[in-house]
Amino acid sequence: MLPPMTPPKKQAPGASPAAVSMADLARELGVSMTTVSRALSDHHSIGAATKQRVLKLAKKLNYQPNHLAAALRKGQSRLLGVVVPYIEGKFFPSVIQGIEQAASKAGFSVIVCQSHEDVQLERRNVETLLNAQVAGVLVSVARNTLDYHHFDKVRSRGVPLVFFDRTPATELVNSVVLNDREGAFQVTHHLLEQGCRRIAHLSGPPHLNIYQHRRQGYLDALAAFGIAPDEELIIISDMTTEDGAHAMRQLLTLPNPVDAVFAAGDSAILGALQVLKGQRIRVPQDVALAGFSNEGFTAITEPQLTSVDQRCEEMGQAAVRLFLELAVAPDAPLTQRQVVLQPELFVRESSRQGQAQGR
Amino acid sequence: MLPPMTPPKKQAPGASPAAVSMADLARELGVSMTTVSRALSDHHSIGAATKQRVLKLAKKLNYQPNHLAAALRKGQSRLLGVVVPYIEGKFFPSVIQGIEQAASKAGFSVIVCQSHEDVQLERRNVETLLNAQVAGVLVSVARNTLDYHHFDKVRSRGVPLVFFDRTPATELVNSVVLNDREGAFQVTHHLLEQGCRRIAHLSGPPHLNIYQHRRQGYLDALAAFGIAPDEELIIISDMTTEDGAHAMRQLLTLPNPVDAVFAAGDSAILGALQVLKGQRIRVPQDVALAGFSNEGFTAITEPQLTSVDQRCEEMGQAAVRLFLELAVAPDAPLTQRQVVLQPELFVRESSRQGQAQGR
DNA sequence: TTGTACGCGTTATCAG
DNA sequence: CTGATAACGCGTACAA
Repeated sequence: MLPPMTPPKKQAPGASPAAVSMADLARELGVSMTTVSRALSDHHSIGAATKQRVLKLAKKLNYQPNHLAAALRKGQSRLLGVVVPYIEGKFFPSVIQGIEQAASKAGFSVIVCQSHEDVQLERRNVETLLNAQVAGVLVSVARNTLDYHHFDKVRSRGVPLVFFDRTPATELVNSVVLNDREGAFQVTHHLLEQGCRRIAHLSGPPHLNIYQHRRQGYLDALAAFGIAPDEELIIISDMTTEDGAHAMRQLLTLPNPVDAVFAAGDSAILGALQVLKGQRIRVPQDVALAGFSNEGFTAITEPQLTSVDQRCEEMGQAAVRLFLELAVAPDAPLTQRQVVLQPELFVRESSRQGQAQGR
Repeated sequence: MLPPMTPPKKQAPGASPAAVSMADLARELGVSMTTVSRALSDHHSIGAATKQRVLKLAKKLNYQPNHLAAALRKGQSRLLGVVVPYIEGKFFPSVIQGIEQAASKAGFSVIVCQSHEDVQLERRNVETLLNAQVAGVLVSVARNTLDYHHFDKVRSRGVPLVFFDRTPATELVNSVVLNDREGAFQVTHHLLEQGCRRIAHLSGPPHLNIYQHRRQGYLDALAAFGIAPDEELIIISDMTTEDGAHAMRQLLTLPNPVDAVFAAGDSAILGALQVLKGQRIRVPQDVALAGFSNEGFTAITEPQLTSVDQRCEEMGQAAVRLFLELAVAPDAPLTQRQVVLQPELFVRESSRQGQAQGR
């Protein structure tokens, strides 16, 4: 009595017609799955001839490896999870661009999640990524993230965790950051060189490292010129365009007027610019302006806005490199590694006083 | 002598400490894995009491389902793959925002890939997504995509495929698009109403549906005013800012000058604006301008730029809805469904002629 | 160099 | 209502 012969090929109900698996190749060639596996993964114990046969048939049948199965088997996928606050503007897209580039070079794909500046969502994003068995997690934290316990799970699962740009100040973490203090120093120093002496500073949520450091750089530069800081001139907000406008209006009510404003973000300085123009106050002659991030629109406004470039692509690439280093050595539990990138000042019209007033 | 107590838990070498699985729950409760599975997936054949016991322990041990295993078993994940040309600017981030919103509401996570306007990369992105066993693929094609064979695999695997914004004109596909023709008609009609009679049009790669339709809308409006189109006034490029500037310079050399320019994209109209301002040509008095996409910077330039809003979030949401419909009925092989969204014209300073010249 | 056998965590099928 | 068992596709000790 002959065996049924036909049934071995099973079809998922109503789905995926024809997904060629290693077993198919093995059967077709009359070899074992092990051999096929080795041929495809370029293992050493494999005859050159059989290897070629396997690869050829794989190409012919258009074999596609099922990464899910491999990930399940190894407990590790070739996916890299990224969590950012948002993807509007120039900064995060550019960082992601750098991440994708470096990741794909190393054979990883990238999942991007947005927290929309919300810890709740950030927490869920992290869960999602862990459930997807990502090989690593790259994070720039949300504005209102104060508690970092949701990242403990990542580490406790042995998944490399790298923060970039916005990092927990209080925790021992691996991170890639810009030298925000230096950038803020440079831009403030530049304003001082232009003759400005009463410089306001628009800062963001104080618990975020980036705003702390930018503020410190601002203070450093003032100190370098022997100028005592005036708390009245430091205004804290969420740094939206509207916040910047509001802050500017507030500054204009001061009896002793400011001659420059340095905002820790470009959106805020844009808001300030709009208020000044609405009141026919000249920029930079009456008030010089400078921002931070070198957003695309800084070259569009009139006058164009001076700003600090954050080396976005480099930051993404560095984050991936750091991840790769951690991935090969998952032993050291608290290797606090920190990569610091140097900012670049872009001087534009909004802060150039012309030689008449120079210095 | 006390027993070792420890060993039953097996540890992957140097990785994932403690990932509690269904088997653990089953052993702990003295029931079968099947029961646990049913309790967790809210199956009908399950006693209310046991169900509660399982759920309680699951919470207590912080059980996290391994989606990979489920996806492998079912041949379907809860991941949605998205391929876009790029994520800079406002449009695609906003669409993605809409996608994420609708997807997460339906219990799906989203993977975003960029093709960087390159078919090669687009092809690889699609492969990556299929290998990740995504439940669906949402695509806006690259500028130089003329051949669509790489999408055949998606359909042949029974994975729902939805195009949005940029869709193959020649193929039978499911898609969500803006009524580009209507949008272009509205904006051109508006320029005509303002008194403009010699209106140039900056268009993009002709094989892309969006540019075809915008151009057609432009022609429709001219026809409605009884104006014969002038081929000399239609300039085709890749629609970058530089392209727009170049086109504007070219238009300025014409013996018979234009009194308006409508570009099928905001970057191009920005370039045109910069050239005009460089030459002290007044906007809108001498030349009126209008763009398409309602990018963020259109409200920043001086004068602010008239543009057509593309309903980005709605587009993303509609794409997900369409995907969900296809997902429940994977039978109909060529259900060409098309969702068309209505654009919205934002009239700003660059096209407002003031009542003096009106009409 | 090649093959055998097992397990990763889940779900579907069938039998009790 | 519950349980045993067999897959899903791949990698890897171990044996041959």
